[in-house]
Amino acid sequence: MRTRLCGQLGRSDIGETVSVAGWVLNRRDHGGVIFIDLRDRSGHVQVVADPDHPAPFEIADKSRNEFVLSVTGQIRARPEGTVNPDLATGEIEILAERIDLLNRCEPLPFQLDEEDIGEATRLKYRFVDLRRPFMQHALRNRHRIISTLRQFLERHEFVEIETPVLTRPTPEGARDYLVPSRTHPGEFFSLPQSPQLFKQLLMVSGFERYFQIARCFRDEDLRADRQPEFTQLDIEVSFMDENGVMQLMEQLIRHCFKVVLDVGLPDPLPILSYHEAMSRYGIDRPDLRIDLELTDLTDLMKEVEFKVFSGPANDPEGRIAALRVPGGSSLSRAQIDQYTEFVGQYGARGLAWIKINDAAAGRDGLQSPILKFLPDEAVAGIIGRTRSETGDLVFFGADKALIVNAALGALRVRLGHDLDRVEPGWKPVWVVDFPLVGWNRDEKRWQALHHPFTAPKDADLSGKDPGQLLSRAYDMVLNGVEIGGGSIRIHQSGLQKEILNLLGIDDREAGEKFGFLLDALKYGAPPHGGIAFGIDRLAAMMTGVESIREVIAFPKTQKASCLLTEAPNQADAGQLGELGLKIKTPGPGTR
RNA sequence: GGAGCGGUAGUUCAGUUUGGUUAGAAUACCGGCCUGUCACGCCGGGGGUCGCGGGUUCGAGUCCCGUCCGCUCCGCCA
Repeated sequence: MRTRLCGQLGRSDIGETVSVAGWVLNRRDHGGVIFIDLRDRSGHVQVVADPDHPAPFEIADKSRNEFVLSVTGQIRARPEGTVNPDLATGEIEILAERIDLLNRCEPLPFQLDEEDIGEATRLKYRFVDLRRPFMQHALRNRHRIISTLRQFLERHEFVEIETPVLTRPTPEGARDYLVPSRTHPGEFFSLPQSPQLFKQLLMVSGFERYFQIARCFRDEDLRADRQPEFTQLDIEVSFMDENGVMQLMEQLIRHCFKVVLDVGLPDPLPILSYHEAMSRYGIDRPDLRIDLELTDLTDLMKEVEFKVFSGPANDPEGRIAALRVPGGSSLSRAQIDQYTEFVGQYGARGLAWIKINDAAAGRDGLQSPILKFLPDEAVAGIIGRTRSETGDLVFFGADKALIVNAALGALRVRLGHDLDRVEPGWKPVWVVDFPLVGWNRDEKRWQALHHPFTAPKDADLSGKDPGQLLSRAYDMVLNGVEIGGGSIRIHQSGLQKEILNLLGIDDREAGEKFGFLLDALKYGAPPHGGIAFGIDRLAAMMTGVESIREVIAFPKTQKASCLLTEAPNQADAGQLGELGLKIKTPGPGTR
């Protein structure tokens, strides 16, 4: 007699005596006969305790679900008329000869077949939640994705190497999670935001192709696509330029989509410059499934009397852009008001619009609260450049470019969804030619846009405006989500110092914080570069869910706590003492 | 730090707009009936600090203030 999986039983097993184990999915007593649907990881099968047989077992508790049983019995065909066509095992059943109750089950906190359980309840009882078929699928799918990526990399001679989790604080970047050191009172480790520096050191060490499925930590506020700890596929290679890295990495992702979803992504992936992305989509991670685009009007509005437009048009940091919405003239005033409120979230102080009721009728065919402020040339320019036609609506953003891009970029995506203009399928794109640095207004200094180890396109920095420098960075964007980002790194100690200086880190501070990196670069560092993919985001997209929490077994809430384990919690005085710590502001539970 | 939505049986929700009898439904749970069920069916039963605290009122699930928790977004996230 063999122990078998429920879902793999079939007609060919009829007559055999088998043993299966699993959970009771449902139990029905029908006048003496007991029917039990038994489930394991492979599927489920019906077990029958027949009244003609001497009762071989007793289950005192009649509760419906999730008892853990082991069943031994003979497979037989179902009686005529009772075959269940919805089930792979619907033609057969197990006539129980022996049933052992391996464990009982309290009534579940919620029903496994219920669709919309509140997330707080699901997280508190995550061990039950994960039994639901969808969550089983989500986590098994995640495994499959990771496994596929790993296999590809191994085939391409990558080596998986672990790097420390207890490490040094990261410069710039996000807030670090700190871990107090017992052996060095008053000193702290921090958890890595990424293995960035270690993988660069591994390049110096001669591991020319490295990867790691790495847990990363950032102590910042959470979102649907952001958890304080998350998983990256971290990759670094030596002797490859950006073209080489991008080519290999898109192969990797194409392979993954082919194997896991049987989807063919374009070969090669399209490439978009940062500048073009911002100009056409207002964002550096455009969702190309949506065909709406921004049109720049800044130069057209320099002379108009309308200050709302002429102000930003003459501001070097200003931008005026239009978003043409085909068929948008049917939007109601109330809808437009909603969109105005929506762009307000992004700092826009208003949302001007023109409805094109009759494109052939010139001014008279237009309807807009701002029409009277605009001269004929400007109006003609708007219609011409946006290629607007009768029935369209054009939205305008006029402000600092930062605000216009954020507002119209977000509005574009919102309209795409509201007006059902999102093409189904997958639209990946590389975004390249990012600025190397951006000006931090608050701290009045240049700040790395990617990270301080990213190579500039032009290694000669002398006499150049830092704001005009481009980097050798690349982001892989899929349907408006940044799924991976990387760059060619600086491999010369001198250039690395120069860049750190540019970022306001002098040689002394650089030595203190990254002496080890600057040192390493001196000992024969090869040219190298890499990328990191967000596994959680990738898995969420490939599973078709909005939140990465759905593809993480035990995620944290928006307040970064775990409802299941109730972490974080307080440390007792003894522990704190050992660490040389004293709590200044007691939490709510310490009173 | 800010904006919005939500919190009522174990669970999913109705009731809140307009304050008024003992806070309902479905499902789950418990008991009974049913000889082929498979979302079984039928009969009966138990189950509530309406998130928490304060206020207004003769009277608060409902109105006001505060607070906690969950979700979405802005800021933040090299």
